Amino acid sequence: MQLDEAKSKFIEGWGTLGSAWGVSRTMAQVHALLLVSAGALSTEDIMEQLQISRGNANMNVRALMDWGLVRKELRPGERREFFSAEKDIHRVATLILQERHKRELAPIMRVLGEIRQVEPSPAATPEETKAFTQMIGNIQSFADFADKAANTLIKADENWFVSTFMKLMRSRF
Amino acid sequence: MQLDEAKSKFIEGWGTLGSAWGVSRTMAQVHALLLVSAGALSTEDIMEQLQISRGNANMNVRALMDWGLVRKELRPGERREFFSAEKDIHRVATLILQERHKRELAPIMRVLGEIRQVEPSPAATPEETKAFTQMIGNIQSFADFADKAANTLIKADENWFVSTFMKLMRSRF
DNA sequence: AAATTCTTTCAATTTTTATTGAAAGTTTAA
DNA sequence: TTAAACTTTCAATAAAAATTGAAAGAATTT
Repeated sequence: MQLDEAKSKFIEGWGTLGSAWGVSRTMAQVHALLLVSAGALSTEDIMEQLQISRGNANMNVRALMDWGLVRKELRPGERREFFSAEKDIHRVATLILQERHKRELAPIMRVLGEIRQVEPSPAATPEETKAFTQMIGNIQSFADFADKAANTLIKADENWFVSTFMKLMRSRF
Repeated sequence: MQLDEAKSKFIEGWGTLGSAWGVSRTMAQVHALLLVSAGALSTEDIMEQLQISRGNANMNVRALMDWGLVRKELRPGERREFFSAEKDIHRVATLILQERHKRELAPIMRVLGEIRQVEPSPAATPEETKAFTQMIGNIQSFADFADKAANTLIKADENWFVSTFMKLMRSRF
């Protein structure tokens, strides 16, 4: 397989993965394109390579910058902007985790906290109310656990990367 | 807050969470409804409570059964089917993890494996090819790590549940 | 200050995804 | 075997999400 074909397949696959996880296909594809491009790309480059409009390219690049996954790169003597992706996969994962926590986990946790305050009322038996409170409590506990676990792991993975890097360095110098 | 209102808020919140993570809003809502319902519900119950059509209710209940999150419950002397959700949150998480692994992680891993076989070619510099291979390799490593970590954690959480349960038992008997 | 080059916005449009509802299918009962 | 009660399917429709492209906005140069 040639490099170009491999890149295309990656872009396609990353786009499919994204849309299965609630990220728009094009946003994931722009991300993928920047991940596998050697240098930074201009809006024109992105438009051409993904066959999308200027507006679309611009919107998705900005969204990726909001996530912290893409950076603007200015070149001296060049008027237009270039974009490059964070290439350190560990940082990519950390950024995605942070953003999804903020956007999706935090809101549902707030709701869970609120509805757990349900009051006993004549319209429901105490058993029903108790079962509900217990269910919500379990979800809260699990979410807490998963959240802490994810953060711990990201740190563990960081250490793993660092130690691998250190070993490599030691063996070379 | 009354129980009914709390349930509605949960259903709404769960639906929103689902759609942010690539699960259709209605499927997540049906799941939420069954999670907070004391007994099993019929298709009619689901239609009425979520204000959706018969076809829609049926499709989503079947999808939830495919995920292993909902079970059919037959009552002696009753012709129609009732549905109830798996209530153990730990099992819920395990099932979702398994299913998403199978549906979304496995395919992208296959693609990554394929495109890593990229051959050196005159159309690309060796540096470009190397950078690409390295990027893909890093993604593979990270995905492997995350996958194993998630499975380890699910087991760790199981132990945590078990040990909490054991403590509770010990303190009572 | 006018022209040039590039970026951003957003109403209109297209595409994708979800939903409906009626017909066909299935199972049990009469 | 027919009817009744329920489930499933799927073409048509509706709703939601993404995309376009042209116009407006900025920044820089002449």
